[in-house]
Amino acid sequence: MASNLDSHLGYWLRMVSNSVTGTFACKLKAHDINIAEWVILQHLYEAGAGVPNEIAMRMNMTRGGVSKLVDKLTSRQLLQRTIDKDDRRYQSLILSAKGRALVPKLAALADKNDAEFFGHLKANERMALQNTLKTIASRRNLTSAPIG
Amino acid sequence: MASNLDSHLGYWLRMVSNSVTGTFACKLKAHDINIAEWVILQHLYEAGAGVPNEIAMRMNMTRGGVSKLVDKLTSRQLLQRTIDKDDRRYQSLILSAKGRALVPKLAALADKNDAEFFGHLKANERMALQNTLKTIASRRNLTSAPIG
DNA sequence: TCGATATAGTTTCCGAGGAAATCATTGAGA
DNA sequence: TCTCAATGATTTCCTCGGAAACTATATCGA
Repeated sequence: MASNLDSHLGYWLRMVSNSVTGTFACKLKAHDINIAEWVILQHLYEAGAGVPNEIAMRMNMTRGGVSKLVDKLTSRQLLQRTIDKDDRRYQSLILSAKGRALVPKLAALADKNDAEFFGHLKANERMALQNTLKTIASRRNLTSAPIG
Repeated sequence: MASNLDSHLGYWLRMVSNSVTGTFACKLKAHDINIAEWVILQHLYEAGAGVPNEIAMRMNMTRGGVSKLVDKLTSRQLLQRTIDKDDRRYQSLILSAKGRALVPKLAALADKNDAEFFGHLKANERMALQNTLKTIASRRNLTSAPIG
């Protein structure tokens, strides 16, 4: 006897996560940005600079995928690529002024999205959810910033 | 000042959900099945039969997407398509014997995957997580079976 | 110094699935 | 009956991102 589709926690997790992410992706679309691009921009905003390979690992994407995203963001003048002087294999990515100006607007959308989905939870529920998720993430050694 | 990437619950939810789903997708791959196909197979197993359009809505996919999946599953002889006698616009999908034999194996993988990710939680933690997720799903009117 | 190897990034090819046009069938109304 | 709107399914085109081959650079060892 096979267990039911909705008897799995993974099922509910996926349902809610897909909805949260999909709704957020919709909001980002107004700025012609997708989730992966948002993660890169937000990360560079927080970190000041980044290296494609390191970003790929952090995001659990391939280098090829990141290369294309960086291409696109660069062509939209949201970030700048410079070749490392000492080791020409490496690039350094930093936000342009335009990119730096955009990030807070996207962050506001992220805040709003989180509020829409989790704002109604009581403080202790929200805390319990976060603790449980962080516990699982740490047990499974999840360190990557999640994309789409 | 933009809020941090990991200050959002959505961030953690997505990280854990992506990992749960990705790990499960890996397990399914041994049977050359992806998440969306699994949902269809499992649903047909539980429901006995299904209609593409209804499945698309339930899975939050387009009819076009479902059409292609059904094509593939049919060509692999995992399910059968029959045209409704009374209204030839409708199809009825049912599992083949081969498909029906496969589903319990996939369900065992789903059970195993859930255990890997959530098995270490205490019963009350697991219950709290499920309640919270179900509450959010119900508040947001999420009824679709989530895919990848 | 000169290969061999390792590593960063790019490119090519491919599959998954969405958007929307299209096809097929039905039912409703003139 | 004939046309047209509604609805299910399919097809075409497109975008996203992975796999892996490829390029460029650096380093290590003989």
